Amino acid sequence: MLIQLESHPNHGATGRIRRENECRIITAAEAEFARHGYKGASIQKIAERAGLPKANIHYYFRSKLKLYAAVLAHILDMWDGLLGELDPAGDPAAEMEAYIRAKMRLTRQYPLASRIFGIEIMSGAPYLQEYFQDGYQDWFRERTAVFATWIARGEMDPVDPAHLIFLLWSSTQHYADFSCQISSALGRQGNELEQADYEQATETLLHVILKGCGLRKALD
Amino acid sequence: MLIQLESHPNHGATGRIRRENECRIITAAEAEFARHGYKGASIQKIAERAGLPKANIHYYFRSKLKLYAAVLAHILDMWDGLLGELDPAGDPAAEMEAYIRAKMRLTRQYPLASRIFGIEIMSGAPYLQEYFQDGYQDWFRERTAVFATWIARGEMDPVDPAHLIFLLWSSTQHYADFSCQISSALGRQGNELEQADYEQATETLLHVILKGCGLRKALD
DNA sequence: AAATAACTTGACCAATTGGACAGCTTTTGC
DNA sequence: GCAAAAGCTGTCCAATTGGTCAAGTTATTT
Repeated sequence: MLIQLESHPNHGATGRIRRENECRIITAAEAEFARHGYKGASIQKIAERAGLPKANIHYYFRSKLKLYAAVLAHILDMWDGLLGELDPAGDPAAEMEAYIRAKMRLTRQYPLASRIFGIEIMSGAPYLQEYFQDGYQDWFRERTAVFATWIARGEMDPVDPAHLIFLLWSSTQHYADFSCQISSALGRQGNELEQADYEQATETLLHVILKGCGLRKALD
Repeated sequence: MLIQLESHPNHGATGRIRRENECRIITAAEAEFARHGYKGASIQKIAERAGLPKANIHYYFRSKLKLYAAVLAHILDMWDGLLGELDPAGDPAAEMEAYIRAKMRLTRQYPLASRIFGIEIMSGAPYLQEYFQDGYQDWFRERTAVFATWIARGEMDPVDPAHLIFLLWSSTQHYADFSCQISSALGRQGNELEQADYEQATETLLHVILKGCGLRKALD
């Protein structure tokens, strides 16, 4: 049941063909896992989507679980790289604004990744237990400490840092995970949100959350 | 592919035994669908969880899809009943506070329902297309109109009503859908959030969102 | 060009999937 | 108490599941 999340197993050491095919398979797998979750996805469908025979998938990723682990690792890697951390020495308003903008950009650019991650967590994160153990609580405490610093300095309202972080996560991730419902509500064609929607969402979040933390005095 | 979402198919007309067994089956089905999604869930497992032979599930719900439809209908029914609507004649702060508190209560009480709904939407809502068509956009417009009224009266900041609603949905639903991640971050035992966590979350959301809408002048 | 490594894939397997059905027992209506 | 309706379930089925394997082909190395 456990899963091994190596960041870069031993790619790169092997040839060009391997890298290309693994990439095609992972891309196809992301689409299937995002639609059906781990159990619901089928290797046959992934193979068809990748344009390869099924046995080829098993050649590169020895099992369904290994493939899923690779997909999750690929996602976590990408997020680690693209999402900068908050700097306690910086200005809270500027730092939070940068974070929200970065998260919304990611949300827009990689909605599948967000959904795979979301479905995995909703299902009880059975294959991410390792990820959410040990170090995770400490890592999270460091994030909250940044807000605690700002609060102690009187630079923002004494808002519970942990729940403020959850608010940042939820409100931004929602635009990837629930884009289907959102585009229906807004009456967008083909269940596809437009650039303007993301911008409007970003500005609204910035206003409410920053002002809600005491970081904006007037309307702007 | 389409799905029929009758609120109360023709229960009640039939006997006591049927009602009881259907209830047991739906409860078991909710747990399985929440863990594995529609495709990933298996009727065999649902039957085991309900303590009934598999054929019995097919007796009451003629197919897997019909069972899933019943589960979704059960959820939507419940939400419609338990979640009051915003009253444009009321005070914005009081109305939004009541809504957030009600949503957090639901989140706490029926996390499985929230997750099934969430996974369905993340998967592109393939079995809720009917629900998200026609009337949905109009229904949503009515919700936004309430905020538009308050804004026009100068009773709150001119925040985009649609995205404000998304913020209310996302920030509250997050505590059901991602409770696994949250409890890990907070270091709670057995992946179970405590009553105090929900209270703290509610107060934090109330502070940030209400103040962010210009509904709270000072800290409170 | 020979040899070795990497890659490809059709055929096959046991297990599980959703579902059909016939025959059985229990409950209900009169 | 009898007949009809409702409920129950073991057995079977075709299709799909993840996975194996051996026999091939292509690339790479020397």
